[in-house]
Amino acid sequence: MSDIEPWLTELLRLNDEEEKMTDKQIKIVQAAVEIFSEKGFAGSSTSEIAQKAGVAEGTIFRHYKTKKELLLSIVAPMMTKLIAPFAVKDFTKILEADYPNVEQFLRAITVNRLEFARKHFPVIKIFMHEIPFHTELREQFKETVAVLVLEKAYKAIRHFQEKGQIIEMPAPSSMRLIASTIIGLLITRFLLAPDSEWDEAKEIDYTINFIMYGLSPRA
Amino acid sequence: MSDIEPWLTELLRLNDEEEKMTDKQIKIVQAAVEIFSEKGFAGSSTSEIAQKAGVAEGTIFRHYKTKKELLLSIVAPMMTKLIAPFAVKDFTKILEADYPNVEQFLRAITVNRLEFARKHFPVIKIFMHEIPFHTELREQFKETVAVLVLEKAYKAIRHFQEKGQIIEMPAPSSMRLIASTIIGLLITRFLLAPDSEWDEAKEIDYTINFIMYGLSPRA
Amino acid sequence: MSDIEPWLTELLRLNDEEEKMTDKQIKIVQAAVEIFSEKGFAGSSTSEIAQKAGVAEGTIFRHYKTKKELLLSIVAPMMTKLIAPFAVKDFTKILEADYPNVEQFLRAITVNRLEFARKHFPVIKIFMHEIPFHTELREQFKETVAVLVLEKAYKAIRHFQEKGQIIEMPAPSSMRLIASTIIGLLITRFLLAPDSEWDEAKEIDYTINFIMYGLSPRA
Amino acid sequence: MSDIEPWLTELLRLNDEEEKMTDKQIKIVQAAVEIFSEKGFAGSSTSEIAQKAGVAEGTIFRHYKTKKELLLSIVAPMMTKLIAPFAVKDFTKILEADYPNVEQFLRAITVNRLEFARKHFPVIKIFMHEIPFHTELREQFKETVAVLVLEKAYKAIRHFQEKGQIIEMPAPSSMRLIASTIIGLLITRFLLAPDSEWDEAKEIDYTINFIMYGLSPRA
DNA sequence: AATGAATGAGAGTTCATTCAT
DNA sequence: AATGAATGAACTCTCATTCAT
Repeated sequence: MSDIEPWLTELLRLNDEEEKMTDKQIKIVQAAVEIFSEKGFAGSSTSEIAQKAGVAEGTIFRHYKTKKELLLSIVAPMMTKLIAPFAVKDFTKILEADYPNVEQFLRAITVNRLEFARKHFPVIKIFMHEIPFHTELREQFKETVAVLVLEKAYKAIRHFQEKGQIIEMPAPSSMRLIASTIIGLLITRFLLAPDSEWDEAKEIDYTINFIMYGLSPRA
Repeated sequence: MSDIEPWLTELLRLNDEEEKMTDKQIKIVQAAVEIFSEKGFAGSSTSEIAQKAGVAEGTIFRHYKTKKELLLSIVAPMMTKLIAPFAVKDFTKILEADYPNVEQFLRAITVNRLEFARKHFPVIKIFMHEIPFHTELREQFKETVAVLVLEKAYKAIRHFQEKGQIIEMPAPSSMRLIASTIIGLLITRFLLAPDSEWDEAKEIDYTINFIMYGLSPRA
Repeated sequence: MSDIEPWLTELLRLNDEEEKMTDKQIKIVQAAVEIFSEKGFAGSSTSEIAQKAGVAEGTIFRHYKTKKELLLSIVAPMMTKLIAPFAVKDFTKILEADYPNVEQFLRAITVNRLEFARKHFPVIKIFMHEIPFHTELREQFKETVAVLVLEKAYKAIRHFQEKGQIIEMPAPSSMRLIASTIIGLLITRFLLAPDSEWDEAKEIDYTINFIMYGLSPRA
Repeated sequence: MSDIEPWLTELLRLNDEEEKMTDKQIKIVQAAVEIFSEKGFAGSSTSEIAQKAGVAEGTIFRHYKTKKELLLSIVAPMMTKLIAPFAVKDFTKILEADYPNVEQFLRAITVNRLEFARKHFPVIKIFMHEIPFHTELREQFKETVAVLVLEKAYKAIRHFQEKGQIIEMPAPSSMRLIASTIIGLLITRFLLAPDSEWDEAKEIDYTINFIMYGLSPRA
């Protein structure tokens, strides 16, 4: 694994379309992210957002027809970025070429998503809170993640199973175990203990090793 | 590990104090759980709750001074039950007597909390959604869980480390890995794939084995 | 003027019919007086009264059909007592017999109403605040005061005018000046400066002298 | 005393700052004054005010955060105007220059406050009814009236006592007698007998003479 | 593009009153 | 006589949204 993942970082630039936005619009989005993530969507008021953004109440509705549209404009692009690492065409080739073993692959994903979470934490928080309450979000998520990520992830898992690097087990179960562990790492880092001292390199090592041994083909 | 954990199941009966409640009050609580878990606290209206409960809106406020008090009356007792398995005095003794090895201990906890989640799923969902937005909830949670559960859990981890059954590693890190994996199981079962076919025994086995191998002392 | 006004004190006993009242009813009335006088009728709630009285909410309505009826049951009897000094039949005879001069008459009235106000201050306060908002109260007041008190008062004024003790002036105007001055004394004593030091005898003297000189036939 | 009191009338123009107000806001205030004075603050509903003002109920709360703020916005400025005649710096100079004798001074004050009451009667009524129930109002009133008016009034009283025009007596007592008589005049005119025939000039004469003789140095 | 006054539906909450116990 | 759970209308206040400027 190289230090920088060119194909990853490139993808992250997608949808960073805060161009074309007026000054005020950017401020609205920033304020909305802050307030939504602090109080939840339903618990936030557009007037509070307007105030924090320093714009008139009406201005919000000039750019977004409804409050919900504002939410979606924030959360939807994040989803695209979330799955970016998997949105590459020749996934198997990349596996073969760049990741001779599981560990390197897992480490790449982990480090990369850790950075992603660090950068987009508030939006991810909003997303996770709102997804149960908004059908569109859920649908969109299913379409992208289920179809794209899961498919690629299963492919990777089977790839490494075939190479005998990890134990034979239904891909969904392996996926669940790996994802739980990595997401648990992210949640611990950013939600539960955001301020505590934390030797990140060591915790990543623990995590990767845990998965590696947990999935190692039994003797 | 016996099939039934007497000291566990017993504790679970605690706080089931829905006695003294009027008929209507019970209906209010039931309706509130349903609606809160469906739309979130801020997204639910007391009038909707009243309607679903079949009572006048004023009746809600006869029993709960505010909407928030209603929320807390639902969520707070659940927290007590959540940590019940750890709220036992002679925890180490129980470890020694009932759980000669980690696997049995993990399996007991997993099965037990799986049942708990099955039973209290809607309230747990409410709890998880609201905890970021309500300081009181967060405080109460920290007081009970952090103090009680973590302490006991760390004790158990060190206990099994000393017996050489699991790898040496800071207890919080071990805890994170174990908890992530088990909670991942619960979330997959009840949130992500509630309707899908699911061979529970097998998934539990995968999960326990994953943890066991993941934490096994390296050769 | 004798120290005690027998015909006055006797009348004051009228309507002290707190007999027949149950224990709880008395407590209700006491609580109502306190709360009404503190927050006004419209600003007080029956539940607060019930609480302060130590009875159930329903109990109030067992004794008084409505909140307003409770108010009237408190205020109406006070009105009767208020005008008691004038509710005597042979008023002129009493004037002739007991009060050879204005000063004695004024002093008797002043001292007597001062005592009355001291005793019934909270109820008087309620009465004064509510009279503009309740037609019945106003009607009842007009009937008793206008018809009874004014008539008697004018008679007394004319009586002393004929005796040359006070200046010729339309009785209503004289009445206004006298009443203003005495009521001003009461308000100052009980409303504006209830806690301040106050040489009552001296203030009464000032007041009576002010009226006497103010109404003295001009040289 | 000249017919017009330039320094008085000028001051009365203060605070007539109904500029900057929207059309609707003015209507709200007008409706509020009417309804508050008719039913009292606690007895009035914002919906009724909105209806009478011909605006949506929400509009009230766009301009006034709470119902109480609406009340204060009506009553507070009136207090300033109420004490305007005394809010002049060189009060003693004015006394010397413009009022060679008490009578002229009293007449000026009386006539002026009579006009004030005529103009602001509904607001004064609201004020008098609400002052016992709102601490802020009471505090503000004490600060302005007690400090400003009383100080000036006592100064005037002592001024005329020194000139031998009125009897020696503690200033507060004199003040009480004068104020009672004048306020009695206002109340009679506007509250008790608003519709009756009333020879105002004559009643003012009676009143002034009553005070003059009542306070004349005894022979 | 931006404003902010205005809206009216609906929010949470209070309240006088009723009624079964 | 007394209770207190229940009611539903009314209350104050909030909110997303509209629209004239």
